[in-house]
Amino acid sequence: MSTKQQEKSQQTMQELMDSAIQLFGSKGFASTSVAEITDNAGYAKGSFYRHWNSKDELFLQIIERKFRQYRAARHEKIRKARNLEEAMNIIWDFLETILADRNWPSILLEFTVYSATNEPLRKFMNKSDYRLSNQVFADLVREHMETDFPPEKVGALNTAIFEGYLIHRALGTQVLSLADVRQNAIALALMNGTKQG
Amino acid sequence: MSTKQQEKSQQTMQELMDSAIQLFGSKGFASTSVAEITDNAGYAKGSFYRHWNSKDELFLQIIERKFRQYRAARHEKIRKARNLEEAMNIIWDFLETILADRNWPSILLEFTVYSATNEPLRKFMNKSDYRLSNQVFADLVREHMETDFPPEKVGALNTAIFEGYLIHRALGTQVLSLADVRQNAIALALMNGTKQG
DNA sequence: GTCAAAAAGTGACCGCCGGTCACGATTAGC
DNA sequence: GCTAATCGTGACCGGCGGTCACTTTTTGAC
Repeated sequence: MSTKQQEKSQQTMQELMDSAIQLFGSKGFASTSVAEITDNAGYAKGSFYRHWNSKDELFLQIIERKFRQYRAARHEKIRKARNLEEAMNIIWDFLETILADRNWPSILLEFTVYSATNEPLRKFMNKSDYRLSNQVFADLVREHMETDFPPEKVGALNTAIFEGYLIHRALGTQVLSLADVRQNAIALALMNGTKQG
Repeated sequence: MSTKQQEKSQQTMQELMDSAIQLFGSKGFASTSVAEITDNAGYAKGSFYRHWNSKDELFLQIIERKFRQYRAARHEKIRKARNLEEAMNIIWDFLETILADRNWPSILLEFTVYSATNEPLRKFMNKSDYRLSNQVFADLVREHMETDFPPEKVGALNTAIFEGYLIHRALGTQVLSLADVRQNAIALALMNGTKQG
């Protein structure tokens, strides 16, 4: 059992994180200040830094939690893929759980691109807890590939199409629907992974 | 002929813009401050705001200039496309001139995503002077489409793949080569625009 | 119950940012 | 030669992420 102090600390962290999730979700990462997060939760600014070393660090923790949620939602309806098309559909069911999360796809995109300008942050982001994992995608399709096209590239191309679509969405361009993108991403994977494409 | 004052003003603008292009190009948009731009050019900070209303405004002007350069480079080797594949190759020759411009692709990506969080800026960015134009891409492929798949979607999908690849690159992921992406983007367009894909 | 050590919470403070503006210095045109 | 317009200046503003000496609360050994 933990002490009263540890419990209080845990609760404060939770309150600050909830406040942050709410504010980031409505205003984005860069536009939300640490003072806003603490004010909104009823604490002083200094308290924030008792629990995290930077705004980035809190955001990474939130991303980690988000991805755990997405994965949990996916696991509920997971099934064994019997062929490449089914594997791609499992991947896209997962991607659609992300897209369904209000404007978090945009926020994730914002932070992803921001992280590219910061070396240590970039390295963190390349871990699968914080990113769409090309590796996980590759593992899902690997055993169903009929050609010698590398499964890693199937995963990475799929991620590229998905994130390109996030930009398309974020800018309010309305030429592509989610269905368009999903269909084309799957078709491309099948073209690369099926014989006589 | 312009007055001595106008000439001086023009020259100052040019010097500040050159300084900015250099700094943005090496440090990115957000990490370059207005004071750095003016110091580097030998002016005081206040001078900057005689010529532009904001850092964003200068950047938009630089983008405009960059895109004019890219288009000029493309025009030199332009040729009439005789089929869809040639049209797509013309588009990718153009995209490769952008990719060849040091780390400007990343900077453009940074600013594009940043602009999504700012309504007036987002509207500006959606003009073809500041963005990869899905419309121009669509026009290039339109007359060669053999199916009823909308050419606008061919253009938008191509942009999505390209910008997804920019993220891939910016994060230092090295799974995909430029050749991979180009090949797949063209193949996808042919699949959508050719009979019996 | 007492009391010193440890941890949680605080807010003034730091350097830096984008942006402003009253002020001299320079130029324009009558 | 003189006034008005323009250019260039740098102190200044509010707000940012982050720090730190300080107070308040909790802990656990006695």
